[in-house]
Amino acid sequence: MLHFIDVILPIPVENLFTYEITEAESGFLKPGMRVAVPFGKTKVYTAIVKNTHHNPPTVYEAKQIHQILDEYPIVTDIQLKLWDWMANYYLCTVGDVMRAALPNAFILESETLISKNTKQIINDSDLKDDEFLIYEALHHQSSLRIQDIVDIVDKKQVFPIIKRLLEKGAIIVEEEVFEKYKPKLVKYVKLKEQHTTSEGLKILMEELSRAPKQRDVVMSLFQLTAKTKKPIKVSELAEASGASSSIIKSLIDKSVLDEYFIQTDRVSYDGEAVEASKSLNVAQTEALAQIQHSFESHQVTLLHGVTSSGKTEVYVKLIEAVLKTGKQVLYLLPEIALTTQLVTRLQNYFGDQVAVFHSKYSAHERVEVWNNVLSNSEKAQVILGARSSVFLPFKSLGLIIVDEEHEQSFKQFDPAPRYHARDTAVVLAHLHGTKTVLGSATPSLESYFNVQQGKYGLVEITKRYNDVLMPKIELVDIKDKQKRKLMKGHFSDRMIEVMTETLEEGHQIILFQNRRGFSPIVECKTCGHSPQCPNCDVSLTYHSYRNQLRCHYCGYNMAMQLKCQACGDTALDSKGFGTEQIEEEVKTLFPNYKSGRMDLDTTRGKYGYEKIITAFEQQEMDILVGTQMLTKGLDFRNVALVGIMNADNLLNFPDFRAHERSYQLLSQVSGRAGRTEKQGQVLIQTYNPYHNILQQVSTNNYAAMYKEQMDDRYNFKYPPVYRLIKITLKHKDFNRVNIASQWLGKALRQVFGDYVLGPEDPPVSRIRNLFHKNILIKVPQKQSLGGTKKAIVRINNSFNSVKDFRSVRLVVNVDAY
DNA sequence: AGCACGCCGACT
DNA sequence: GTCGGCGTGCTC
Repeated sequence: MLHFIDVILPIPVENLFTYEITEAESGFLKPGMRVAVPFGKTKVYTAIVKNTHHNPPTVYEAKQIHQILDEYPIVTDIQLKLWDWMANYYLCTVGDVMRAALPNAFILESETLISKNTKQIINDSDLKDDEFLIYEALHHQSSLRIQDIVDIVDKKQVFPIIKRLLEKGAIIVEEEVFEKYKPKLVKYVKLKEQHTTSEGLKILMEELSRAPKQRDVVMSLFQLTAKTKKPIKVSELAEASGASSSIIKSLIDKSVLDEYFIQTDRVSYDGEAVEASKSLNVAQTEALAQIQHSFESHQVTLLHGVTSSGKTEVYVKLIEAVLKTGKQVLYLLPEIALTTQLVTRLQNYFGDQVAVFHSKYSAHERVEVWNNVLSNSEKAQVILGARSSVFLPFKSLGLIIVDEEHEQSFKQFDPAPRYHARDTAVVLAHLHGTKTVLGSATPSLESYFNVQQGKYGLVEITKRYNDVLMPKIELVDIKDKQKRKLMKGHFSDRMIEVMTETLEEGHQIILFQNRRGFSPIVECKTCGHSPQCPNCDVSLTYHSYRNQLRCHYCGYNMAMQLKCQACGDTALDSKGFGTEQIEEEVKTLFPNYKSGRMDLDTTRGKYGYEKIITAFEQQEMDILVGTQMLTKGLDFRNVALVGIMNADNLLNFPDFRAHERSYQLLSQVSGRAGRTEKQGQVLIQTYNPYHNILQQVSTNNYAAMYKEQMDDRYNFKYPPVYRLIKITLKHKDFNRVNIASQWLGKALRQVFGDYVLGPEDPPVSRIRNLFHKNILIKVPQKQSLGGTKKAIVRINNSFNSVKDFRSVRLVVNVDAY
């Protein structure tokens, strides 16, 4: 009997691929194991086994696999099911999901290596210039990678050259597969066996009597071993004895010491749980009981607790209960909220049972977390992670918590799979037969809607922890202030007044400036020209910290211009105001206080973000100016005032969720004020103080906001009442996207009628030299999602069979909000 | 996604 | 006339 496997390849192709295996391999291979397989003419890929079977393919001959890479499955059955769900729901291939799910180090790819053919002697004169260059390089280096060759000959197309060299017999080409993950080994030392007895040690000491430093090292090691009874790291010994590593090395060379290696984790927290979980107040206890009660009837429960109501403590109690049953907990957070603040807090409760997982981890660190989760290790009982941690190989999940569930950063936009981690988490919990808790002070409309529909349970906490009062929110009409000439730059007299008071009381201030749509743009005062990005349809924005003009979409940058590019005039004006400008103004208004700034520019680098937060926490700064980043679950004790510089650019953003988002953002920023005894204060500067959203924010009236917004969503057929699927077309030729999008719009309208919107130009219609067009499809709740997707797939297929359209990139984004 | 194959313009 | 550019199609 013949044996075959179907495998998933990490590439965006629709089908599974079938390979032939031997009987022995068939007995060994299980779904979820990795195999290396030849693919196409040259490449070797890492694939995941989906299933084994005995049905030979009919229209082609299956290739044999190259190699088995695992001894046991590294992907669980539940994960394979989740991958299928994601591919199906978000309209992408399982390969796309695999790419996103597996740590990069698990996906080995073959690399083409070129080396000299020593069996044949080549006359240099037989070679052309670039051929000779490569051949020459091989005299110095035994093998070259494709990239090396590209660098050597400085050409894009190097395959023809390689082919010619191969034909002349000058080189050999081979595919090499590298294991990318290497366990980290730490060097340990111990005394040689014969020196461990007291007699042996005595002899050794005499031998070393003329090398006092070495003797000290041996003494230190002896003491350490006696004291800890644990293996001793070289680094520990060096520190304890004060000796350099070269002294230790010479002892190893003399065979006095033995060195050996132990595999260690790169990511481990070796602290103990130092704190017992706090006892809950009445409101929290009540909430906890309600959540547990809600679990009996609902898969998902929404915890709606006002800012600073102590939701985390409630989660901690839930986690404790699950850990007692021996199951794992997944705690999802927006990337940016994964600061040391919360991590430390949880580690204090759960010690080394907490594992953290996020995008700043290196490939190796991710593999380690993956393995720990897979083996249900003690170190991975509570997984604290961002979006991508829904992909971890949980063995027995007992609870998923999605904190700040309204955060849009849970949705991945690019590349595929364009998944929403909150919604994926709900499915994941379901596959594990367990529950999900969604938490937020400002729930998303869709989650609250699910509550209203009876799908989710609801638990509310309406009081802040320790009975701290909700901040006092005041709206400042800057239109009126401008009329009466009471504005200093972007600051109203009222804002300055309250800031002065706050600073004099010794409290800190947060100033919030939304960057979106309000970046500083350079404009010529004479002709009105402003520098544009050559690749995208946007103006460049000014960044004073490097005196540069930059594009936010493609990263293009150029030095700040001294003269207008169009008319040559030197009267250039930087318009708009970003955080930089606000900070400048703060410095002139309050020269005696220290200010800081937190935005994309200042938080670059691995610890940039932490540094600023710590500095502010330790009150090295009095005033912090920042963007959205400030809203994400940060807890600053001493902040008594939050100032919002301009609420209007939020409200006027052209998106159907602009109002909902404004409410969430403003409420969240406001929540940073007065988290201890003193009631905090919030000043919102606006041209529109009577705007409903601002009124609702200032009275903390979520219910009113929900009702009003939902009315709009019903009327205009938007989510959560209707589902939304966005199709983006991209191409470098403007006319072609135009025609293609017209065609696609028409084809879709034949099936979905008026539920198709567009094609429309997005706000930025050219990005990285590609023209964009959008088409939106609204899917009524009662319409089957499966059928809708099938229709879309079918239409996309016929789209792709039109020759002229094939080169147009289609991006399908399900729940594109 | 790669990568080979195949068709067209810019140069020896 | 060839070299190197990019569009097209296939991968078990």
